[in-house]
Amino acid sequence: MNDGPTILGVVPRSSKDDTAGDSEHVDGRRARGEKRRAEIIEATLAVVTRDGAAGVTHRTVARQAGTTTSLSTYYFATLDDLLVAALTTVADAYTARIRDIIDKPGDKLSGLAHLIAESAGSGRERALAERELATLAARRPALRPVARRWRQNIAELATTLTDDPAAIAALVAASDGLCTAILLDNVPADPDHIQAVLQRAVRN
Amino acid sequence: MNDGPTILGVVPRSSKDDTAGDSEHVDGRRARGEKRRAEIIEATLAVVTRDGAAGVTHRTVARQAGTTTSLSTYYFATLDDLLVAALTTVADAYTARIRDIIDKPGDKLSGLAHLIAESAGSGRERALAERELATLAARRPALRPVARRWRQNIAELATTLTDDPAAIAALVAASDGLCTAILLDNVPADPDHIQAVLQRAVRN
DNA sequence: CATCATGTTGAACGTTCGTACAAGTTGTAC
DNA sequence: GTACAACTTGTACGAACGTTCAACATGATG
Repeated sequence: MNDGPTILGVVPRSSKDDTAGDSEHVDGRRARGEKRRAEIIEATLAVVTRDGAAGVTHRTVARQAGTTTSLSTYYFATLDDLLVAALTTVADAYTARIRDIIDKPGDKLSGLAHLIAESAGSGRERALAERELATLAARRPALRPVARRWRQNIAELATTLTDDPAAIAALVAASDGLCTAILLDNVPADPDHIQAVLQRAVRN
Repeated sequence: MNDGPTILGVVPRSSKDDTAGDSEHVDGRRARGEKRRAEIIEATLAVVTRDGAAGVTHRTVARQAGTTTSLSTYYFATLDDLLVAALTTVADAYTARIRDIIDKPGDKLSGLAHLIAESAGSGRERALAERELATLAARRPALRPVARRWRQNIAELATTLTDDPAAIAALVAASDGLCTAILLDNVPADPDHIQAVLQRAVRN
């Protein structure tokens, strides 16, 4: 549908992947373009954080990014493209955080509990933005696989603790429900309390 | 807040509840008015179901209800009023369902599991609408107390099963997370599996 | 140098939005 | 019947929206 040339020019990775030679004449124009693209995504997240997903328009995003409306549509022909890119970015960040917990030594449930507890403090607005985008995913199929990643990451963490499928499902559900409680009930998130609830899900 | 005269005239229930005498000169105008108001709320839910909360405007709701835009603004001066009324309606329905489970004999966890499992089938779109409104509540304080009711209802159900606060919190979180899994992952919801996960939360 | 691809801008089109308001209709009260 | 309250409609305004397009700027290519 939106396979216009202006969009193709925005995804240069496909034209760079064709050869293994990496530093082979990096196009300065595309380098700037990718930087701009990242700025626009960051601006989108800022808008979602401030005004919610409903506040995301080409105009508001462009204003936040300090560019023009036309440039936003140049990189993201439709608003869906923009939301997919934004959701992918936050999902990537969360994936990295959880992978950190999985890889590093230490109590993984404790690490997860502290990660969830962040949703009450500094990470609250970012968590709200992610949740809003995830809810949007239920209605827009393009967003669904990205939104599913968060749950899969926690499931992967769970597999390091137990083999029981019911326990894995319980931990994923508990993590999600705890985030809801923190974001909606605005409860002060005590990491110990969170960990206790998580422990209930995975214990034998 | 929005206690304009046009709104006050729309909530005659307070003036009818004052006396047990029911047929005491029922104002035919207000009777029609309440009917209209209910139709508009129902239309709002239909719009949320079809197009999401973002699709709710005075115009789309009025079109869905078969009336004019002016009438929608007459009953609900702002969109927030409309969304609060819609969320209240679905929350009332859910409250009644859960209270049924609490009051009637039988395994309460099984009843809750079947209620959650409905989100995968016939009740999916309604559940999605409710979830979208609840997400909206995180950003609009006016919606928050209504959105909180659902969790409180499940907590009340949990108190009939255990006294452990952690177990109660776990059951609430598990219920919410299971709904997310069903709605977002589009997993076929097996009531037995759901009940098993719920059981994990409340067992000693 | 000339030529082209990429990025960037400003302006404009038609549509929908929230909101307001005057006018009309229907039911109630005296 | 007259006066009033509640409900209902049609119309209109300014603002914001998605989208398009021609023009300009800049880096790459030969």
